[in-house]
Amino acid sequence: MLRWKATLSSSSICRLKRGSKTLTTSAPDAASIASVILKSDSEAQIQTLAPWTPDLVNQVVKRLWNHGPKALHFFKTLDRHPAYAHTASSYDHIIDISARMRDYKTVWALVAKMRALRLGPSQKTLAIVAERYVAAGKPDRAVRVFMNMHEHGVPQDLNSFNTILDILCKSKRVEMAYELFKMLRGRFRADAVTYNIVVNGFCLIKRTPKALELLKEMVGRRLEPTLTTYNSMLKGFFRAGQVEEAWGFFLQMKKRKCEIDVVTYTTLVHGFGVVGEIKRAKKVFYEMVGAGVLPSVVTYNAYIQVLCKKDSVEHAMVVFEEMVRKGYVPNSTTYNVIIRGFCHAGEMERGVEFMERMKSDECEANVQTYNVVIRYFCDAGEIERGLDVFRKMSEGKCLPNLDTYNVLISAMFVRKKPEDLLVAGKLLVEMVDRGFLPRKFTFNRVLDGLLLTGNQGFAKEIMRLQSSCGRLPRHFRM
DNA sequence: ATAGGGTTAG
Repeated sequence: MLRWKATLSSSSICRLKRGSKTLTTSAPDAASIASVILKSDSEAQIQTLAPWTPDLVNQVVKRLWNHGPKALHFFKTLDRHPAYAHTASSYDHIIDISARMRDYKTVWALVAKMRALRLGPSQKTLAIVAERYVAAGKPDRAVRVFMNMHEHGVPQDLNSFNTILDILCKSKRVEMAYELFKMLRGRFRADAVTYNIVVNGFCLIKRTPKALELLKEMVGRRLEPTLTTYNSMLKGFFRAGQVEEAWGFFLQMKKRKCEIDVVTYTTLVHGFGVVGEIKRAKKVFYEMVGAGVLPSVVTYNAYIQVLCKKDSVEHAMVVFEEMVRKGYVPNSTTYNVIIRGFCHAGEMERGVEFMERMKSDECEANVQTYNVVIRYFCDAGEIERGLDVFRKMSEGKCLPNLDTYNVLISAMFVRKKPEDLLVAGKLLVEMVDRGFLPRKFTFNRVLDGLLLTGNQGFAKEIMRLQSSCGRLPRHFRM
């Protein structure tokens, strides 16, 4: 018990200095605990590391999100704890992680165990599994999970129907969602939410005419379209490049006395901005207040982002300062958008500076922050600086994700240095170790590089690694 | 975890 106090106190004090929001994370700091777990395999040490509570366990699991095998090891270790018992939500998290690693044997073993313990599975649990199947390119298996829900003791109803449709739509499997929708809308009594999900799906794949058709069908079935329906359509027009249609649709919304909200305005600001219509974006941004709708942090983020992309980061900074002056609290997206703006303008130093400013604020640099800076350093040919930031990441208790590894591995090919290929190989080993599945392309590129630079031995090792990736599961069994 | 707005990258 003394152990966690000794290891954790210094970092806790650091976080207290600015005194405000981080305080919600109480004494046993999940970040510090996670970093101890990353270094330790000792069952006894993990079990006695903290006074475990469901909330703390979930926080630690989240910190280990990008190191699946460690997360599983942690879960399994606590499962053997004499006094602690996992909750349904930690099962959901660990099932999510296992499914992301495509370790379906473990996934279903955990689902079975959950059921044996009468902790679930819930509709949410199965939604997680279905979503991961779709993400892994297996939408048919996702649909099967939905169709067989009752076999897991989970009721199949309108909620779960809407959820599976949404999962399919969000992954752009809109056609499949639509087939399922047509087949089962009668049985489940499709409601306005069901229609909104499918309308939004067709908007996501830029099929606005089909989305409009469904909107009309909705009215025909006496289901009143909601503001959500209209906002989805509006976004869809922008996405499809139909800027004037979007504006016309907005005018119709106003004319029909629709209660236009902050989401509507944010969609307009962002939509005009991304096509370079900064004047119109600005006009909307400053007119919304007159219309009685206050911008949110998200609205500011959208506006700042489009200024960075289509105007200048200097103007974006003016808006950022205005936002702070008005009492808005920038979040990590705000910072990331600004940092990207500086990097994109070639002002890497100011980007890095802003990263520090973010840390001293209530925001911590997250994996996206690091990815942006690493990417731009590498793009600028400053490979060493990119690697430096990567190293800093591990000190900063932020685990790299798939993007981080992909960006860095690609960067290892630009200087044509044999040493870089060794680094690429090491990164590849590390990413597999952490539960990420590299693309075939990545394996081949690294293999070619190693063979060309005379590293036959290492190349062989990588080949063995690649074949072991095909034989999942490899990390864990209950 | 039943629906809509803001983060990579051309």
